[in-house]
Amino acid sequence: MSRDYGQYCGLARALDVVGDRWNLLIVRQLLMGPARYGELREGLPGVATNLLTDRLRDLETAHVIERQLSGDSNAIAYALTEWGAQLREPIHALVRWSTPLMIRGPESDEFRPEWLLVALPALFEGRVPINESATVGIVVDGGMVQLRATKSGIDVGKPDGRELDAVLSANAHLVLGLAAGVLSLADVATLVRIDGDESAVRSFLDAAPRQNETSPL
Amino acid sequence: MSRDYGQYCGLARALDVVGDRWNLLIVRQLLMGPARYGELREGLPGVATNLLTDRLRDLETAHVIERQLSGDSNAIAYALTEWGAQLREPIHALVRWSTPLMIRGPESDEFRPEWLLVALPALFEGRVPINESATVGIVVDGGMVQLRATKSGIDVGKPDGRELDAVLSANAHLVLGLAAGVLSLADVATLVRIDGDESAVRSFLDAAPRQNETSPL
DNA sequence: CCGCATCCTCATGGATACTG
DNA sequence: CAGTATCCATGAGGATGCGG
Repeated sequence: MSRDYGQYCGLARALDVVGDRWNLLIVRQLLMGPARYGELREGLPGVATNLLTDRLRDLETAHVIERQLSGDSNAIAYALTEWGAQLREPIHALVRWSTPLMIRGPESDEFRPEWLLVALPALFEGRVPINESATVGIVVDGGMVQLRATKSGIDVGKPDGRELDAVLSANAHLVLGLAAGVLSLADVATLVRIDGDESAVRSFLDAAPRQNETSPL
Repeated sequence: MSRDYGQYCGLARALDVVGDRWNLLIVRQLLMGPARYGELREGLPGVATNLLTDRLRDLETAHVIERQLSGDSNAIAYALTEWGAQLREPIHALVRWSTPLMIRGPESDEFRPEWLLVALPALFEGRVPINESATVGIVVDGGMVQLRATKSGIDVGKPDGRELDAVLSANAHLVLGLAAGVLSLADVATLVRIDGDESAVRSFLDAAPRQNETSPL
């Protein structure tokens, strides 16, 4: 761990634990489920291997993550503890805050479709779909995530074999803009492809009231 | 700004802006209102002056804060932009997450009573007081914060001259434990002093259901 | 005083190479 | 595959200086 702030303040103490570079991004990866060292490396483009090792040790001693000597072999998997998993809330809040930073698009940044499994739940949080029985797939960059309507909200996950009412294909930039409500389907109609029932797609996107994000750009 | 993560991910982009050391603590200070350089320095024990200057510049160019050439003189005040103020949500979430880190007490850490103006709203968020017309003061370390019951929740702020139904005096450790719901008044009865109507105090504390925090300690 | 700027030292981060 | 080891660049933190 790097130097403590030495302040008896919840924010400062939290940052003492997860404020170091890469720490929250490691947690982001583990929010999608336990992962092996190599999988983490793959999902964290740009990380140096020594830093990844250091941070995993730090997070383990802080009880944010734990090593699982999984099953039959000597394979090590890293997983969030119950407390570590509660970082989902602050991370979701930061993702929502970042919307103005995302509307300029990916530029030369790396992208992994799996990251939508964290971003979309954050953006849809608290919103209830129009049609309570819709299920759609979203294809970005070769990866698919699934949106499923429930009474209480929008469930985002990996495809689970359920029948899809529609499949929307677009790039990450547009998908995030739609989910954040800064783009409407009409705005980008020519840039997305919808196979199946377009109204199923709308039952999710119309759940997100159009926002006038205060953009710094 | 330090090095970018280079990832098209909301969390990574957010951390590109506020992930550097001290940045979120500066925002914490400004959540309590605009502040002068010297006030920030005072509220951020441990910060080096060059770093404070650097970070203020960084946050300004990122449009998280702005300089206000306030009023009559050449006095500079720093204030959050509208977008910067929206960091309240992620900060509150981190404060709530930090509860297990706070229960061990201040130890040798610095403390400023004003920090309660950020911590208490975070801990009371979403909770509705029992008695809708209670107003109490909490005195910690020579500073007083005021809790006021409203229909929609608990308003935390500096004393505004309103008449107080009760005043609770305790140390920061106990106040945070009570607000987080990991301590009950009965647990610490001998360590806190209540002047006035104890039931007014209860109308806030009983709004917070006792939690079994998953503590890593 | 306030609001920085400069200098210096040391810890940390990053890239790459290497090993069990 | 899962890390270590090494080397270098950068950033943090403390002290001090300085103009207004």
